[in-house]
Amino acid sequence: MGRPPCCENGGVKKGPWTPEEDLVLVSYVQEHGPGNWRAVPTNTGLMRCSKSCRLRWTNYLRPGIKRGNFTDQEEKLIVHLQALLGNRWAAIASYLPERTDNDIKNYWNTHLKKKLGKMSAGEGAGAEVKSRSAAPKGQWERRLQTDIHTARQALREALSLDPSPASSSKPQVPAPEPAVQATYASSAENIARLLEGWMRPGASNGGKTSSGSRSSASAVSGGEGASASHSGTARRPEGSTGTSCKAEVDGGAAAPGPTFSMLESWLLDDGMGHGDAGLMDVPLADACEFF
DNA sequence: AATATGCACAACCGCCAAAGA
DNA sequence: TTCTTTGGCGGTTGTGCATAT
Repeated sequence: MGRPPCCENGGVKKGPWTPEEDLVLVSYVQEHGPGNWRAVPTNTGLMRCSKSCRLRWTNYLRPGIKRGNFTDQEEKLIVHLQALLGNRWAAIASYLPERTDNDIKNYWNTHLKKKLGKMSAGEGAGAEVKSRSAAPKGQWERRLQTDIHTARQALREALSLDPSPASSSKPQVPAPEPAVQATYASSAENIARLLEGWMRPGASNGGKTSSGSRSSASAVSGGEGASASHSGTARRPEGSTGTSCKAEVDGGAAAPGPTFSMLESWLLDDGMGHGDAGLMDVPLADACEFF
């Protein structure tokens, strides 16, 4: 048989999702919870393959997603996590609970790659990072061991660069409110309302971060507590570090605050008695405890 | 004002690995 | 133990928007 006939049936719709489809999907997930994506098209009548439904949910509709501008702090974190982990976007995203791996990946490919490219033209650091990401999969772990010290130093430097609150460092650009999105927003508001009702019971930090720079997207991101979505997979051996850590992060209500501070404290803590060697000796799996 | 170009983002595709039968 | 099914990840592409010419 081989691959399942996920997307091979004719009649499977492709392309951008409509607000109506979003509503259907959100309503379904609201009722049944995320998961069992296979059943979603069947039960909802959506002419989308299960994969597409899952992707739409995790990358766009899932509550707690922060969209719009990346803060300086987030940017630096991504840069250095990328240096540490390579292109393990899911693992990187696990340290930025409000961002999706797709978002981070896009941001990297469109912004940061270029930025680092420019930097590498001037100095060696960027090139170093570049060479890291370009290396084959199998080598990353060894590379990580050897480069972790460098990365830590770089991150410490980066994080100490702007002591000012990173979130405020970037002016929150007023949403341009394009006409096209306005039509979507009205529907997205409905979705947001649905999500609000869903998240409220038991949601401790809902609406924490909806900075709302974008009409459609921000309207959808209602609260946090999306622990169900990023259902951790401890599959890829090389990516398992971040993913398994994520489970613990999620366990803590996916609170970015503690995650950040602990990460920073680790990264910035050169005065630790065990120092760098201590971390180096720590198996990757155990390194999770730092977060 | 019209056209060309570049950019940003959403979505798709192919592969891999875990889970279940 | 093997095969099938499902979910997840990373890379890539397509499309719409913004800016430059």
